[in-house]
Amino acid sequence: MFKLSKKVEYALISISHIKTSNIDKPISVRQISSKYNIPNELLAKILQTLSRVQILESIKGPKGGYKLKSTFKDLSLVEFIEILEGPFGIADCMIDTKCSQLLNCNIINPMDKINSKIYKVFSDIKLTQLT
Amino acid sequence: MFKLSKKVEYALISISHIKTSNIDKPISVRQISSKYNIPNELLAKILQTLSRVQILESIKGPKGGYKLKSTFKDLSLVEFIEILEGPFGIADCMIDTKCSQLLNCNIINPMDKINSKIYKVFSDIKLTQLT
DNA sequence: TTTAAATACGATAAAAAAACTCGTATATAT
DNA sequence: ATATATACGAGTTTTTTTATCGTATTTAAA
Repeated sequence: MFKLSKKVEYALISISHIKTSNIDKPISVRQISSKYNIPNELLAKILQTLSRVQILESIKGPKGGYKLKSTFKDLSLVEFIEILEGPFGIADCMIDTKCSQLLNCNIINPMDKINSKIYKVFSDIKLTQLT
Repeated sequence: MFKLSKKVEYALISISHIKTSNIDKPISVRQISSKYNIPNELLAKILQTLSRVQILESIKGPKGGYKLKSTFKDLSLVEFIEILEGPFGIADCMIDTKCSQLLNCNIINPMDKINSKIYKVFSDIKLTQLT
């Protein structure tokens, strides 16, 4: 409960790694997956997602791999999380209003406040600080 | 990802409900489970846990149920969560140091800072504020 | 121009965690 | 006695998360 997913962890590790590497050479999935002990195919899909949303640039073929795009600098952690995991919320009712408690819920107001606080923590953190 | 568990939700709903009820009459599991549409057996186990740690007082037999004990007033949300879910941490390595990244991890420092911030949010919130 | 190394991506499988159920025991008010 | 409660370990089902597979495409370099 209340864990960051491996997707997010692996993505942060990758961005951090690429950031501290030679800016001219693309970094392949295998370089990262073997260094950090991450399943290769899984990491591949994660970096494909980041490429699709323009956080990474992909270079195909031998000597190919990924480079960081400057857009990553503008991102907050919550935006990054939502790219990988979808809408953020500490309870389902914060996201899609479906709830078996319905009108009877006696904790929705405090839950909403907690949600806002956690959301703020994650939106105040920028990706550049983490990597 | 990053959801509060149903256990915690159901527990908060229950405490809130008992708090706003007649202080003299014990509230049974069934009263709560039927009002808030919570599986009865599941809620029973949760309230048993809260009783074991002295947050609730249990009264057995017909007309029995649970009453709130004054100890609940001292609890922070993070303490409450840890009673129900075990040690808090946004990644496994914040809890038990087992990690397949081992010495190579390049994000442990920022992760640790995020963990502290989230932890602080939850420890600054008191149970009495939520219910 | 063939080959090998890379990304792209949908589909599926396996593992883990969360949510829920069941059976049996014990206590107690009526 | 009986019915209504809590107590609790074990087990099951469902959902979510994590990981794998198969096939296609791109492209640098031999």
